Amino acid sequence: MSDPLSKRRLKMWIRLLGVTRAAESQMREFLRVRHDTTLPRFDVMAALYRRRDGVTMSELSRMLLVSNGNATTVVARLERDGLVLRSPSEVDRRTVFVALTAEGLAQFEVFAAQHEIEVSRVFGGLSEADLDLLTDILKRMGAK
Amino acid sequence: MSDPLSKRRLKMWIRLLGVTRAAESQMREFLRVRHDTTLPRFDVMAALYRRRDGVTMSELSRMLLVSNGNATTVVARLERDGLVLRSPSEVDRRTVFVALTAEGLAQFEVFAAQHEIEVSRVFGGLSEADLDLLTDILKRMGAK
DNA sequence: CTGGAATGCTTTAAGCTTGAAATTACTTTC
DNA sequence: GAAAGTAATTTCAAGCTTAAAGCATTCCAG
Repeated sequence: MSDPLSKRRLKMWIRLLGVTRAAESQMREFLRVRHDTTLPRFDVMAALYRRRDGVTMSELSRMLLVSNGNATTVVARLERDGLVLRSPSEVDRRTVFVALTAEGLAQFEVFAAQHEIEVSRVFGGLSEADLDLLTDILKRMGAK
Repeated sequence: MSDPLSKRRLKMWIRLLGVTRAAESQMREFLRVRHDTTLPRFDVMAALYRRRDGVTMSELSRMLLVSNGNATTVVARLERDGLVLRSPSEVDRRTVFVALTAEGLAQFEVFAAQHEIEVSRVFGGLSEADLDLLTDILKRMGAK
């Protein structure tokens, strides 16, 4: 029990969590200071940007790996601010579609460009070779 | 602008975030179901276990990369449950030391062993070579 | 058909998280 | 040795997050 390999996996996990949290912090700070928004809001808008025609609440929470109740509250605030719109399905009255409004779309396009620059800055230390290796490993980790 | 390398960094970041969040979810679930606790509580206890003689609140929040206000509330709840103890410094009455109680220590030792097994299970797909590569890259990412 | 299971979403209660403001205590500077 | 500055912590308001419970709707077996 407690073989060396499992110890190394544990150390790797602690390190992975640390690196990710640190980067996440920087992104939060960036979004707050430069765009007066938050990471969850950004995540929702990014998902809606990728699926321009709108998604259901369930799809959204699956895309973001958050609970459905969580999706509800973030979307509700975005809707209050006029950035997204919810509309009930005609076909199935349980489901609700969410999509960016024109204002939300315009705002996100500004965010997205700057966000990419910021990410590139935060991970500037990574060479192309690193990216290859890392992406490959992450792909295999994600494949459950 | 928006060169291919920065696009790849962005994709890597999204993937990294996804993998980390998914693993984090599994750990939360594990802690909740098997040990009736939460990740933040576990994190605090782990930090206090590493520094058995106690740490100040500021050190603690730096170790965990959380705000000091956050550390206060998590520690307050752990203290309420008798797992940690706060004691003001004799030397500098602003600072407060936190340490595990005997009960907290005993409880954490149980958690830790099972936690290692769970981490190893979640990251079971990683070979030793993967661990080498990943650890190396993460080290360089962390070195700011 | 019809009653029960499943689905989609929202609400709720509790806890987590943050940044900023407020407190209190120490330190420096004149 | 008082005033101004700095530091450690807590409090606060707002928002995030989750699991569980609740509602409404749809699906499906008999």
